[in-house]
Amino acid sequence: MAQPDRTRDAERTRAEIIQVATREFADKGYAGARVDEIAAKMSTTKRMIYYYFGNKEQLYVEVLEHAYAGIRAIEQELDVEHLDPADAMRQLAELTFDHHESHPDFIRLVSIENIHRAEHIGRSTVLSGLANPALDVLARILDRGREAGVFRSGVDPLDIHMVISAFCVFRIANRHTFKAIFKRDMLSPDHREDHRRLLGDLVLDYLTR
Amino acid sequence: MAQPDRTRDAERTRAEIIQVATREFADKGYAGARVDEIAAKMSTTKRMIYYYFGNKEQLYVEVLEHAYAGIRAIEQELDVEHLDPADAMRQLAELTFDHHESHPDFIRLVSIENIHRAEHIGRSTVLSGLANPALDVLARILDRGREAGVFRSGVDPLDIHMVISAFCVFRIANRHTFKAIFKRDMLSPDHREDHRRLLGDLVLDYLTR
DNA sequence: TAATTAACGTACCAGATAGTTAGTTACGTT
DNA sequence: AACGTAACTAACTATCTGGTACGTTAATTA
Repeated sequence: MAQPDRTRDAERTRAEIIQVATREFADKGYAGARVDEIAAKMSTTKRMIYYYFGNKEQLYVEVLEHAYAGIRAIEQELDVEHLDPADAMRQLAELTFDHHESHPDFIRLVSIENIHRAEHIGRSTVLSGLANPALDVLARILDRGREAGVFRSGVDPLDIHMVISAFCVFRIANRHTFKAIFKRDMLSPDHREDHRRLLGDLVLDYLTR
Repeated sequence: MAQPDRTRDAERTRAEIIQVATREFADKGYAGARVDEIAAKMSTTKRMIYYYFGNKEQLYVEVLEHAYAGIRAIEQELDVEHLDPADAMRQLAELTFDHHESHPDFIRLVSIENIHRAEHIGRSTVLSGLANPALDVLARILDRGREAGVFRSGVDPLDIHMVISAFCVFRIANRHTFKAIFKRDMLSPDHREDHRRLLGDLVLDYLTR
């Protein structure tokens, strides 16, 4: 794939390596990904991977960092302060729902990283302890709902985040074994709207009980 | 590790290979697992793996089949027909909660299999389409609850199974990245009882709305 | 008890794979 | 325009890894 005579551009080369490596790692896992395969899919050579990233593991860490940065950027835009608590909560849940559905590679990287017991995230100063901006928004919605007397009190924001994440991550991360065993594709359009509503109902029925 | 002069027992040898391989695959993933490493942890030799299983992939498939068989066996024992629908549903959810917590290797194998898009389950005649016995129990509880007028109607049993699985699987499968980012161990005793109750409340508040 | 076979062990190999050595070239600086 | 350095390439290697060739021994059977 490597083309001679191309202009030199460190940023572009780095970015291309990250992009190709993201697909490869998300596709095959850390151990299953092949450095040679990543190189073959780039317009530069394998040596450049080692030039910029040093080794396979560091490349993987930077792939993870890049993926998490993308998510954070989207969450930053969330603005539900103008909605009443119930609508705000539903919208937050649906944003997570939509986001995870449209970023399966990110979900796969997270699954892969959990197989490795998050050892790479732990080693990354950028990622470890990186707060989720959506969590502050969630806490604020819960406070407003409780003050308005519509939400139950004593609810931990992180627990609600966990419930929403669990549902949205499961749909994507476990869709293959789920389909193989139950013969239902959780991502088919037939179920998408039902699941989206189910998630919102689940969270709101709990909070407003 | 291989000991000379041991008695010959095909079943025992096969069982030991499956047992050691289960740990290795669950620990390192399919590509990360090493046949030599599995052999080193056995009381027999690598040759026996190929003698009984042919190749690494077939060994992995039989590890998966064995793991799923264990789960099925536990679910078979479920008997909640004597409980009222709400209690029955809560008990079913808590059984899944407890089960997944005490079988992390199974959850890891499922995650790993999803990274591989369930291609091995698909290839296994034993596993593909293997119905979950708990699903029939769940459908029966929903019917009884609806007939008694306490549960909402139009609820798909598989959707409820999905919600329960999502919550219980997430706690185990994603605990490492969750802890790295939010500094909370979902498996710590501090949260265990809260989460167990949260799951039951979540499902029942939804069904009884 | 001799023959047969299933169960097992030792030693090895070919290809794959992460990482490296040694150099070359574009490009901004002065 | 010459110089220094960052960006880049091609070819190579040490090691790892799934898999195998070949021989041996315990148990079963006739």
